[in-house]
Amino acid sequence: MGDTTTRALRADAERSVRAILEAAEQVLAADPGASMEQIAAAAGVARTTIHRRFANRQALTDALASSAARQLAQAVDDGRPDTAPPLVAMHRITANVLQVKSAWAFALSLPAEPGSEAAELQQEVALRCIAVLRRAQESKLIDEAADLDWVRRVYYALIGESLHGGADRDADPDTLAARIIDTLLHGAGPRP
Amino acid sequence: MGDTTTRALRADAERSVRAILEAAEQVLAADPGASMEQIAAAAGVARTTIHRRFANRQALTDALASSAARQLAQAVDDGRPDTAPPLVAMHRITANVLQVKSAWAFALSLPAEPGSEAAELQQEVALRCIAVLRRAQESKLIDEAADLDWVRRVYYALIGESLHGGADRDADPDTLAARIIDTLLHGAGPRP
DNA sequence: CGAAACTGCAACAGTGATGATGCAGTTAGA
DNA sequence: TCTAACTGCATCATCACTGTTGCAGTTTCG
Repeated sequence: MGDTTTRALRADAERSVRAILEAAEQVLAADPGASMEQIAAAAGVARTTIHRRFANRQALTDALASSAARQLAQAVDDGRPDTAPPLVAMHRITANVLQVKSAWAFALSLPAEPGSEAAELQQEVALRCIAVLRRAQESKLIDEAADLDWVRRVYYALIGESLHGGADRDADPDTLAARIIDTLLHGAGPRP
Repeated sequence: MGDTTTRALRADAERSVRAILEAAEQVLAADPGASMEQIAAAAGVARTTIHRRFANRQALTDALASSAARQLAQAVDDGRPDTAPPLVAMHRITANVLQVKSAWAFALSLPAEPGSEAAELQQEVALRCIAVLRRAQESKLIDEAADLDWVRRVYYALIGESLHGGADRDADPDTLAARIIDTLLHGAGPRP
């Protein structure tokens, strides 16, 4: 992981860290300026315990971003981006990412510090994403003249919008994923 | 405006208020947790002057949100959403909105307080937006089975994504608008 | 079992933001 | 021109958050 200089934590300490990270996600999503006190309360932990594990607020949010980025990268990998048929991969990846992003919306909205683990993972995810899109392009699913970087950004935006959801807040990830892929490939125009 | 109980400000006071709002946009966009002091410095004004005009940080951000929402509504109106041909209206509105949104990105990202002027304006804008989309639908530009609310959300997302722009940060609004409309209507799939 | 790690609690000092006020000097506008 | 409005500056009290430390009690793990 990020820090190889500190030795392994005891089992209960590990549990505390996870509880803190999950509480931070919840609390900071509702109020990005919330105090450590509020986070500690939500985690069922004393404020001093947080400070023992994370020197700064910065250190906490960094860890939060890394943790979430790792889960996101895992979600993409689980979709077999290199081997599954492009359409299948896109669907699976989208559904997986939707779940991770809805659980770690705040952490993934954090601006990745240049050079951080989170930044590297985000970069890796972006590359895998473009790779899938290229395979889709080669399969004639995407126009050969399309700018894949723009397509990727649109894809990200569609995922983000799906999570702001009004009526479909609690909809099935597969249903949402299907709509995202359909919109990405065909837009809103009339069907042939 | 929002407050009809206070009498009109003197010309220089009005100027100060505008400077403060513009500075707040700039500073808070870079750091949402910035202090009043920083905003005052950016506005070329003493911190006490801000407190004389805006009791709270809340009051300041409310005014900021209202001001920006008014400009956004104006940008939509300027596109003649009810009279111009749908495709022309969409293009003009998009280009106008892109400019307003890039200048007031933070203010427009503020969660609108229920019942506030900003909330009402955002609602009005959304309705006008859907009205234009319906006209486009009647002109066969949008599939008759399309969910216009989803289309509107996608449209918003595309605008937002265009402003995060990497390479096209300084691109011509008309160029960006054209790409947005094209993507909205046709997606990334192969062209006939 | 027993040492080391971990935690809660209480207390502490330091920091910085907030909001208010009085006063003196400047500016707008009738 | 003359008054009322406006502003900068200095000052003040208050308050919340931060980060640290010591200690006593609990839990993990070899």
